[in-house]
Amino acid sequence: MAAAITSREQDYSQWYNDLILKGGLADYSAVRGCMVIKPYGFALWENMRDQLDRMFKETGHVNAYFPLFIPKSFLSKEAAHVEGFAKECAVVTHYRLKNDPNGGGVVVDPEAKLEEELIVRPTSETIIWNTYKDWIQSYRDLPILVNQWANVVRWEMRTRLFLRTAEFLWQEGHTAHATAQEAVEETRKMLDVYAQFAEEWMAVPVIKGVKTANERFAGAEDTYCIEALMQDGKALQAGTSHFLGQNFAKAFDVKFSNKENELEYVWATSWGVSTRLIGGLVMAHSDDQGLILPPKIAPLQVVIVPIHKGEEQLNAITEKVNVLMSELKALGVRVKYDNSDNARPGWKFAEHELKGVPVRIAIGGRDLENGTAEVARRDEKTKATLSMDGLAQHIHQLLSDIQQNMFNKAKAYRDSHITKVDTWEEFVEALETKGGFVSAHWDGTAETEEEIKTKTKATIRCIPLNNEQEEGKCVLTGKPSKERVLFALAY
RNA sequence: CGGGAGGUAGUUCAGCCCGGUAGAAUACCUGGUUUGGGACCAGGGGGUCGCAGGUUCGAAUCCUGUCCUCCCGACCA
Repeated sequence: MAAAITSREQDYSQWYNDLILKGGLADYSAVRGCMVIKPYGFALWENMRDQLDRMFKETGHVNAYFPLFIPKSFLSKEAAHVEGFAKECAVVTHYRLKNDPNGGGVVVDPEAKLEEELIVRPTSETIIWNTYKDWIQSYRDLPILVNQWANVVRWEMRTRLFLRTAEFLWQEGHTAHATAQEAVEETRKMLDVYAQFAEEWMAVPVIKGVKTANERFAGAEDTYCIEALMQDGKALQAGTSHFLGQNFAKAFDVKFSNKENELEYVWATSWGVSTRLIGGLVMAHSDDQGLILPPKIAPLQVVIVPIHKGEEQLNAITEKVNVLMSELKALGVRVKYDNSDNARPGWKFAEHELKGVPVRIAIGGRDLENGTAEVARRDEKTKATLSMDGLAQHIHQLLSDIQQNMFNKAKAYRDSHITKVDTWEEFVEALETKGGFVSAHWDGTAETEEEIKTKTKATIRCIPLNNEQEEGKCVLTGKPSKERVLFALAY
């Protein structure tokens, strides 16, 4: 299979699709807007999920599971929330099919209409807060620190593999607290967890910030986010953490008795990351040869390819490889010996590059004589011939170097694509020619934000946390501003 | 949801305008030779032409509907 990948320069969108499809991460399905996550893609997701899950547990959270279906009436209890999601909800209206009396398969049984329609969850705040009402009486029941791993459905008009699909996998944390301060601390803590995960595990640098009112989650008081930058200069919201105030407690009447035996509404947070992270991972690192996966979450970290003349030599190579494999496995390295006979070495090299395996080791006749192996790293596409002595330890270190190098490269790109501008002309030029984040003063009004979006398609990605306070003038209106915000075109 | 393009072998595509036994490359299977960057020879298997109707003696080809995908736009944690 000659898997020619469209170059980034030629067509960035097609390049992305090619990587996902030909890299074996996912396929389109027979259902509009829904994808099949293939084993290789799912293995990647499992590695991400498992690490996130460990981090949630370390910060005191426990997992639970709530229903896929939400009674329609629940969704309308919080006004902003319903407005935010109403336009993209799948609705279950019937519970039975029957044979078509006119032939031609099955039809919906009109007699099996539900009394109250069920909504396929677009997010679970409502069903969870309806449940928390029963769980919470006293301050002694708080905090509740629950996470759930689930699928959700948002009926998107235009979908893209991993980045925006009608159904996607995610985790959603939903916590309940006695005080606003504690809930805000939780919101910020989970934002830090996301940032740490993105940077240390995905090797994707992110900017932590807070969303403007326009970009805020429907039903939240404050939405915090991590924003990443893709290689085409567009930003990607990689994770969000919301301080929900008492909005859902009030909507679902969730009160607790404090130490003074007074009834108070509970304070809430919610936070989530999804399979969208995979899209971001792909677009942050990969090149025209294929995927480049960071070692910490790559399904396969090392692949070993034998290059042999005759079966006898193959056996000799295999003997060496078996020793190396067990040494690598002892160091916790995910390694595969690709000794299949249906492809020659060159084909295998290209295939593993396409799939983004961080390290490739080739061992041939010359290596047998010299006691060496050829080690190729995917991130820099360099090769080196190294001694077999101490090779496993070297590879172990190399994986760590690759992880760091990938982060450094992505960070250098990101940092060089944050442009400070002070005039409208500079603002427009930076967006059009360079892309990336544009750091500019903004007068703080939703109207100005909207107008800038209409004129340039750029949105305010976030107001960075710990933002430098600086007097300036709004790049559009010239009105006074106290700090810069980050604009960008976004996914 | 609007505009444009597309759906034929596992994959990439030709055939369609002008209706008449469904093709190529590659992948796959068998045997052999090979193996340091996508091998070669010989033989072989594989497609209700997205799906459903219609026109016709006859439809991959013409007509209608419908589903899925891509690109652009509107929308959008």
